[in-house]
Amino acid sequence: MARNIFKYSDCPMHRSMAILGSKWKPIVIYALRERTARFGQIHAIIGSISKKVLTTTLKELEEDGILNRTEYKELPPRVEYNLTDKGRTLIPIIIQLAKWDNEHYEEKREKLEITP
Amino acid sequence: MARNIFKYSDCPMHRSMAILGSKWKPIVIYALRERTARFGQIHAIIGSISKKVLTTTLKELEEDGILNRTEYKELPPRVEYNLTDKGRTLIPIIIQLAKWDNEHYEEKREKLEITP
DNA sequence: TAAAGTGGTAACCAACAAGTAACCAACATG
DNA sequence: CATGTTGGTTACTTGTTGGTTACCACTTTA
Repeated sequence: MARNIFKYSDCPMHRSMAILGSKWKPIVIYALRERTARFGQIHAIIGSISKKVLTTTLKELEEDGILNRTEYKELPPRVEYNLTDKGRTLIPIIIQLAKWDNEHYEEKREKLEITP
Repeated sequence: MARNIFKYSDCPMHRSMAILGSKWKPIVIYALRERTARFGQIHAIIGSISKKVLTTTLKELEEDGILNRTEYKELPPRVEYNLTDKGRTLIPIIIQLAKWDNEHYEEKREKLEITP
């Protein structure tokens, strides 16, 4: 969502969408809702995200104060991610959004155009 | 957010982001929260959106059952937009998101890199 | 000696979102 | 006859996102 442009917009919706409005961010936040996890664990939990995209997603969420990144200088290296207070306050909103969708979602898969 | 791909995803967050996660959609929904408005009025309320982008935004929100489009066969033509029930249930969530942002937003404009 | 695990980077690419500017039909008005 | 109003459309350009694949350093294990 052109994150760097909207991050300091006058509009709070543009700002919150700059934080939340990308493919994987809500998923990553939700995955960390009640646990700390390592890079590889988040990657395994989510499954279909690529390492590169997970890296930039985590980096941006850290920049925006949503999560903490803790590096342990061991071998092999260990890096842990967990939500900040600010990040935790986002959880009920994410859950509400998912609930809203579930309540209003009708599977209209027949509308999907699959070109043979 | 690659709307057509995620619209029928298994993940409710991907689905709701397919509806809400673009630059102008939450703004348009919010603009219609307690009134019906014509194309030109929405354009005037929001101000900085282009006609082309407003057209596709409105069309997609109608497709997703968030708003109604009513065409009056007059001259000059009149077209009115208003939220559906489904769209109206989104309002408290949008307000919560904006509130969340306002509560956690610190203006760190000095971090913006403005290349001279 | 070779492989495996960890948390990433770098180079490259396709698809999509959003923006600009010009243009349109159909009349009403001056 | 020219201009304005309304709700758009068309063609074109740019910027961003997400994806793939290969690769890295370092150390332990087989």
